[in-house]
Amino acid sequence: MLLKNISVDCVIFGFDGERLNVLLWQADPQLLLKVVRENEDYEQVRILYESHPSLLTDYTWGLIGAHVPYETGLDEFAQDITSGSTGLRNVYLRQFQTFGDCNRVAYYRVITVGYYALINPRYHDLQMSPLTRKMMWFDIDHLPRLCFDHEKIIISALNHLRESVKYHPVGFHLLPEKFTLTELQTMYEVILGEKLDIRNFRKKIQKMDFLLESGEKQVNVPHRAARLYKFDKDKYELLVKEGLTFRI
Amino acid sequence: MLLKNISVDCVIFGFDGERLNVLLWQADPQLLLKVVRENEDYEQVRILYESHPSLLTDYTWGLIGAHVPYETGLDEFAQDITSGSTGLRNVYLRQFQTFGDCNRVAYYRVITVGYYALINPRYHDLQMSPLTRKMMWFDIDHLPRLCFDHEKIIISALNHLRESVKYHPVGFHLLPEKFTLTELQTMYEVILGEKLDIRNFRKKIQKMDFLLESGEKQVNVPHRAARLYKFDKDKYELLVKEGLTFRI
DNA sequence: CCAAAAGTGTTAGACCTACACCCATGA
DNA sequence: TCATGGGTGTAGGTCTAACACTTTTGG
Repeated sequence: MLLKNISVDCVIFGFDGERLNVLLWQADPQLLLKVVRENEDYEQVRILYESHPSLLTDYTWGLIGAHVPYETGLDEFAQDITSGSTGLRNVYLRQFQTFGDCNRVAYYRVITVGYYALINPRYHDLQMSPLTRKMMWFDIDHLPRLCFDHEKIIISALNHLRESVKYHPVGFHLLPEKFTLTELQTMYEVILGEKLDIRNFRKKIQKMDFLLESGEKQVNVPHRAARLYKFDKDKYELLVKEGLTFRI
Repeated sequence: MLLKNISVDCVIFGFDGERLNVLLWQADPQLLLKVVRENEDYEQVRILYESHPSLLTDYTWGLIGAHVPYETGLDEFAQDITSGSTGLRNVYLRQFQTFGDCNRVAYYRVITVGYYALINPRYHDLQMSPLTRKMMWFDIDHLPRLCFDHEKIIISALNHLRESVKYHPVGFHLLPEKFTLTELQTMYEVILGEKLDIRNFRKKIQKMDFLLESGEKQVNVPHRAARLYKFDKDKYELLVKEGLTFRI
C-alpha cells in the first residue's frame, strides 16, 4: 500500500568534472495510460494518473520521485528511488526540505519530502523504469521546463548544498575515488558559483590534512600530469572529533 | 478532513533571560476518552486515540503538534499550532526536518514535519486546549520523559538551531524588543552550550553594526544599569545584501 | 618547440584570542 | 560602604587575500 499524500523526490546531483548536473526523467504518456487501463492494481501509476494528469498531455521533465509505501521509512525509500534510477547503492543522501503547500500539485494534496543525492556519474549507467520515455543529465544552469514545483525544489536543494559544502566535506561524494586538486577546486567553483584562487585553495586544503597522495598521476593528458589524491575519511572523522572546522 | 499519515510537530523554544526552554503539554486521558465516546466526529481526537493509545494510559509529555488538515499548507499549519498554544501570531518558525521512520509512532504510520519556533515568553500567557491536562516550559537540559520520538525531535531541533544561530541573526526572536548586551550574550551561551568572552563578544557584535541604542537603561536593578539595545532589522537586511557574514 | 595545465611563496592587512581593572547603582 | 554586574583596550599570533612565474607533458 502506498501513502497517497506523501511522496519523496530526489534531486540527484552528478559532477562530470566540469559541470554540476541533475538527473531528470520524462514519463511516457502512452505507456502510462496503457498501464492504467490494463492494470488497475498498479497503484503507483494509478495515483500518478489521478493526481498528475498533465503527465499525460505534456512532455515535461521531472525529478525522480514516487509515493511512499506504508512499510518503508523515508530515508530507506529515498535510497530505493536513487538506486532504482542510477543502479548505485549506499549513495550519499541528504533530506533537505519538505514541500507542503496546498496547490503544489494539481488536483491532489501531495506533500513531498525532498532529498538530494551526490554521486559520481563517471562509471555508472542509468536504469530506466518501463514508464520512462527519457532520462538525462541536465546542467543546473540550463534546466528544461519542469513539472509542478520541481524547479523550486531543485533551487532549494542547490542552496542547501551550497551552504553544506562550505562547512562539511560532502563534496567528496561527487568525485571519483582518485581525483586531482584541480578537479576538487572546479567542483567547489561550480557548486558555489564563484572562482577561487588556486594558490589559496591548495594551501587551505593541504592544511586541513585529510587528503592522501595516491602516488599516481594522470595519464594521457596533453599537458603536465597532475597528482591524484584520495580523501582520507578516517583522518577526517578524527580531526572532526578534535574540533576541526572545515571551511572553504 | 485531516491527513491521517501526516502531522506537524512544533518545538517551541523560549528564552527567559537565563535558560533555553521548550514548551510541552500533557493530554488529559479522561477527557480524551470522553470526547472519543461522545463525539465520533471529532476527527483529531479519534485519530489521536487510535494511533497513540499510550496517551490514554500514561501521563507522558509531548510536543505541540497535530495532524495536518487537507486544506492547510504546512507552514501555515505550523503557525496555527504555535498560535494555538502561545496566543502569538507571526512567530519565527523554521522547518528543520521530517521524521518518517516506520515505527516512530506505535500502531500507525505517521510522518511528522518538524518545525521550531523562537519566541520571547516574557509577556505572553499560554493557551490550553480543552484536552490539555498540563502545559509547561521545560529547561532543555532537564526534559521529562517524552512520548514517541519527541526527545529525538527536540535534540534535532536544538542542533539545527545551534548551527543556524552561528551564521544568521535568528536569536533576536528569542529576546524582548529591548535587551541588554549581557542578555544577548547569555542567550548565545545557553544555545551554544559554551561560555563566550565578554569583551570579544561585545566587539564582534558592535562591529556588525545592526544594534541600535534605544537610549534607555535598565531600571530597578541592584547594580549599575545596563544600556538597552534594539535589533535594527532594516540595517541587517542591507548589510546582508552587501555581503556581510554574520558569525558568532 | 609549442600549447596547456600543474605547481609553488610572500607580504600586508584583517581578525581572533587571551586577559584585568574601574564604574555605577541599590540596598 | 558593600555587593553586583556593567563596561572598556591592547598585544601577539593566526588567517586571509592578492598576486606571477617556472615546470612538466604530449603532440
